[in-house]
Amino acid sequence: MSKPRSRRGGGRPTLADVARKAGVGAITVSRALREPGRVSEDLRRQIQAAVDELGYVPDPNARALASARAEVFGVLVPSLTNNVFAEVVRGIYDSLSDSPFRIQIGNTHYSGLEEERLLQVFGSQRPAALIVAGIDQTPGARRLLENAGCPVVQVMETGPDPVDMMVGFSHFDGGRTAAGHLLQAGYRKIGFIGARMDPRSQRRLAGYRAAMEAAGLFDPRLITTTPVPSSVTLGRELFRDALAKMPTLDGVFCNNDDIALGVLFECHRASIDVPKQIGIVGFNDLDMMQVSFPSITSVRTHRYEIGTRAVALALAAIAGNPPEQRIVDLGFELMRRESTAR
Amino acid sequence: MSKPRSRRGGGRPTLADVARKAGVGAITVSRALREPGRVSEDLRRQIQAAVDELGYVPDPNARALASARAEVFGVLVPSLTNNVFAEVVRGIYDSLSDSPFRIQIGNTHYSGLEEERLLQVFGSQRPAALIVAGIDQTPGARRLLENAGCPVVQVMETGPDPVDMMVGFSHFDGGRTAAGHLLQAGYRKIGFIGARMDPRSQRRLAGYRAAMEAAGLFDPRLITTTPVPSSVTLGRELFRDALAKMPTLDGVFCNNDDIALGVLFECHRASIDVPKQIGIVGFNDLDMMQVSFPSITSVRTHRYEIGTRAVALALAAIAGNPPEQRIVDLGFELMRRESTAR
DNA sequence: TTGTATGCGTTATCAA
DNA sequence: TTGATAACGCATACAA
Repeated sequence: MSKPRSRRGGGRPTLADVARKAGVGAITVSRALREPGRVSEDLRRQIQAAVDELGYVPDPNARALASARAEVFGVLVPSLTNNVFAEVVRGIYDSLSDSPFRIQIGNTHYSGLEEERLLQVFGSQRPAALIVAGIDQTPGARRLLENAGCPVVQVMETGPDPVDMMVGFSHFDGGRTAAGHLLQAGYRKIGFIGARMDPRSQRRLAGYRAAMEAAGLFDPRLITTTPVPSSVTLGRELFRDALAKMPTLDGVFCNNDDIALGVLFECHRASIDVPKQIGIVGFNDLDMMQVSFPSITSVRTHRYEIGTRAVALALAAIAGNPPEQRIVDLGFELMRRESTAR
Repeated sequence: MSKPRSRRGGGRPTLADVARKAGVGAITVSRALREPGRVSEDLRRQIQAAVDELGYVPDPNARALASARAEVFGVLVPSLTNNVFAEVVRGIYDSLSDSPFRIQIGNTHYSGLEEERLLQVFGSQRPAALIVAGIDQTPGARRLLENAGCPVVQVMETGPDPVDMMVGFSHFDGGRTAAGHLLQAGYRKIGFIGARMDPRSQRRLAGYRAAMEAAGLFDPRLITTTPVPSSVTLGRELFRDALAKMPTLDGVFCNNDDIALGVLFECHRASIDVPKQIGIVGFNDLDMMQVSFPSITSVRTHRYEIGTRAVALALAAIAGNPPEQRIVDLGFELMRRESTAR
């Protein structure tokens, strides 16, 4: 003759059930779970026992509705399979695994419009924080971020005008450093090979160009790019194009490591000696760069750490301690290897 | 002298606001948004106008609370950076991008306990569907899946006893096919090199072993494995170990393509001719397998499609049309290339 | 086809 | 330190 359960509901224990069993008010249970310090030792223990016995798990939806804030980190990246973003996301996950925060990822497919749409969707949940890749949001997306009412971290790049906070590095400097290294190693006809050409790639290209111009060696015919998504296969093809266009090429700065690997394989196939005839530099420094034969010089970026730092900044802001330094530049590191050692 | 807004709330327009503006009941607005067919043409237009004017966006939390079902797909994978799972996840995202469903990914780090914990967390949201990688759930995890009260799809593998539905292929057959191909190509001392050695790797190994035993060529010393996460670097090291242990090795079936690439690079470095001295077969067929020099034979798996099919199954079940065939075997395809063509 | 009353499980407010 | 009460924004059940 137990009192009839409410007609809806999945029969899962609720806060009220726990409260009844522990002989306290519902709100006290709620507090015991969220701010244990504000509940007396005794009650806390009774409540914990009741929670364990009933197997109570808070309903995040009810919690979000009542508190007008969901314990969710919204994360927007342009690609799920690009290792670069996957590493950032992994850093975010690892940093949040012991927190109550859930993570919601959105795939923008490198589209500003899609980013805007997802921001709209994410915003409707009143997330605890928003982490977005890049600094080139559309005006609409930027407005949504500014009005999100939560900490916002732009990642992957640094720039002059953060919505709120930023963690990344200068892609322009990265590109300039890569080209500068090839120059220093004695290469002269240094090409730029790039796929996808998103804003970050464009800035790396700009850095390359700056270095080449400073050396008085810039030539637009040295540049070979395509908006097509990057792949090892594409790297090979673009390199062939570049060589056809400019047979005297003696070095290439590749937009990323996939392209660089494609170039290396084509050199093998065409019996082009690396680094004697052609020097190769990649970008990001994936694991395989150090193992390939010859090993490939690359610009190491700190993707995983970008994720962890972004979370740290957001968490601090949520806790009411917004960081002094709103822009965190994690830099990069040139890894010199056999592919440019002639 | 507008009536005082409720004391909480973020000031965002609600269903009631839209209803007032459109001059209808709140429930009618709710219906117009979810089941437009059940609302008269006229009202629908008025309501749409009010929605647009107010910029109303439904609150998913309130919706979930009221309907006891969140429009969320829970997805559990063992790794975020492993391209194999990233592709599956991408397929899931693309299939759900035009639906109201959100996606929540959990990273189990190849841990059954972590999987169980995440299932607990995910379950508390009453998700619309659950997609989990693998078929080796712990008893606890399995119970949680069975009691989730929503469609469940196990992906990556097929097996005899689905919790609900399955999409994948036989890793045992994949391993046997790979080894069989090397055998057929005339290789005899065929090694198995594997890292991570999760349940799927184990089954590929079992398939390899079956093929070798059938040929009367099995020798435990041919096997070189490690629980360490896979990488190209590791592939190189394991291959060296394998060679040291068994100098007469003339072929290797690699657990995955990263390992295979590491093996290839080591062959280059040690001037071992591929495919003459050593035949190489990888697994998954990443893009780079077809570009490398020599190109590498690999077992192509349909990761992206696994994701899309899993969503299709779940969506059908949600719509009340559970599929006849609860187990979908997408198979695999052996891609013969230069690395085994002697 | 449309509306009314009520409940979903939790937290904010305010009082004790 | 604890509790009663009233939201939070929406959907279900049922009636009209």
